Amino acid sequence: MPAVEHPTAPPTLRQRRRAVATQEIVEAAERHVVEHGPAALSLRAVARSLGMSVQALYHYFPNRDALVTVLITQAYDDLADAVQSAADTVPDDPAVPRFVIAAEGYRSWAIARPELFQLLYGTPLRDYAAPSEGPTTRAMRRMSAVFRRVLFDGFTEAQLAAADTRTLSSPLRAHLEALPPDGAPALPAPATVLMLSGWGHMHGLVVLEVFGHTSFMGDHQAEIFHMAMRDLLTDIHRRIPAR
Amino acid sequence: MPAVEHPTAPPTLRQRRRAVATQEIVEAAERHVVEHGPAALSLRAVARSLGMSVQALYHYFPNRDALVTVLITQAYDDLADAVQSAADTVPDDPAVPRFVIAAEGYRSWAIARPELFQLLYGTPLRDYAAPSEGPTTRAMRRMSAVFRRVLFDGFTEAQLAAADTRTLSSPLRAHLEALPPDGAPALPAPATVLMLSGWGHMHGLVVLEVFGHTSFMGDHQAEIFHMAMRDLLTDIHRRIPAR
DNA sequence: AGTTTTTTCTGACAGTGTCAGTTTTTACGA
DNA sequence: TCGTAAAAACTGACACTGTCAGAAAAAACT
Repeated sequence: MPAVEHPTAPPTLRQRRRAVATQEIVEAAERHVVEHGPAALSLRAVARSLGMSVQALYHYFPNRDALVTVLITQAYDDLADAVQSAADTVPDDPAVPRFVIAAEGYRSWAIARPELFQLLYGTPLRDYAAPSEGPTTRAMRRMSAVFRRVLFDGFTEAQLAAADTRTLSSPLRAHLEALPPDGAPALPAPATVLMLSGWGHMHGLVVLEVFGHTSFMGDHQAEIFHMAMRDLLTDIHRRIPAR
Repeated sequence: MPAVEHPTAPPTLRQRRRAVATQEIVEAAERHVVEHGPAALSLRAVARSLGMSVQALYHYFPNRDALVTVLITQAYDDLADAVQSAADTVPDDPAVPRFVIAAEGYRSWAIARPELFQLLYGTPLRDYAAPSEGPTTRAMRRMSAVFRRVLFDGFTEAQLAAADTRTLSSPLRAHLEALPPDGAPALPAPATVLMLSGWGHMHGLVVLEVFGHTSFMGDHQAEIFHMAMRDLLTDIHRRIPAR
């Protein structure tokens, strides 16, 4: 029963050992997911690849779900990192908006690690229940903040508040303005709707591609995605009134 | 080894019995997926609920994948039916475009049967490889045809050919025009790109919702989806030159 | 009615997650 | 330094999964 003595106490030798062992397990599990897909993740296989018994794992994770949760959390953070660093990259072509770069960072991460992307956005694993308010929402907020920045950069809050999506119902507007702020001051309700829609657009194209539903497009998916994201940005900006 | 004697021969008693038995199995399996999710689909459980042994199933399906394939095919057809009938419905409000109705049919089907939707668009089952050219592509084409109709209704082919997405690379254009036609004459390349982008947009919003990634929106998802689809249609039409 | 085909059964193997109980290893305090 | 207590590893087992072989039962066709 590993109980944390005191949050601020320096880690003892045992705790450090435990930490590295835990990390080793997680890394082996991730390797396994990347090689064989999320559905084939097996505690026994992980243990085998580490040269230990299955039961040993149970001293680091209460059950398989806990291990999966760590994997999901790490992957989510990794994805958020990729998007963030893409958004902060100085673009080769200054004509390509930062949002498009960020979106391509999202896609590239997914293409490069399809199994991890499946772990994040595919069918929940058998009997796996994601923790509702966990570190995944933290990574989600981080990505959200990045996209918000590259999507609405250069617009004042007054402009965003006047963004012309169709009129929102007042309960929806109230619900949106009451959402917990992700760091910055709350986004105006119309802008939130535009952003969610854009998120769905980007995510949908990536999902279709990663899950193999657009294989008939051959190797032109990058080009189509690029165009779609440019158009997406244009269309969203068209809905925000000029100053 | 059930060999079909002659495709046009009337079904014998045995064949009919076999057909109903197969159907019963499929229905039980579908019930199981709906109740416990696609990942928990178990041949033994299906056999148990039918009061038969596991091995009996193996005389109707060579393995679990074959059964899953039938489920996927049926679900895909069912989804296509839902979209088609939605598109053919006379709308209550004539101001709502048919495309929006069809998209809402897509979403409604997914919301009502989340497990089947997961089966179609979630993580592929463990070691399950979808047949590349099968009945699923047929249903896909059907949906594609419906969306093409409601998306581009009222536009001439010349208009569609001149649709202003950014200039397509010539290999992409060639690839698109060489795609197998889905019944009607081939869609001009720019229109295909617009449609694929729109498909991703619609699908992405539904996927995010069904897989629980937009639960923070509460019960306002229908409204947001409706607005997003209207805007999507507007934006696509804006890219098609007026006659 | 007899024969053949189809269907169903029992038994088994290798794999999975997880629980209990036992043994070894390891770090810490007297 | 050594005993002690805690942590970490082990072995064994249970219920579950998909799938293969071979035997037994059932049903249909000649």
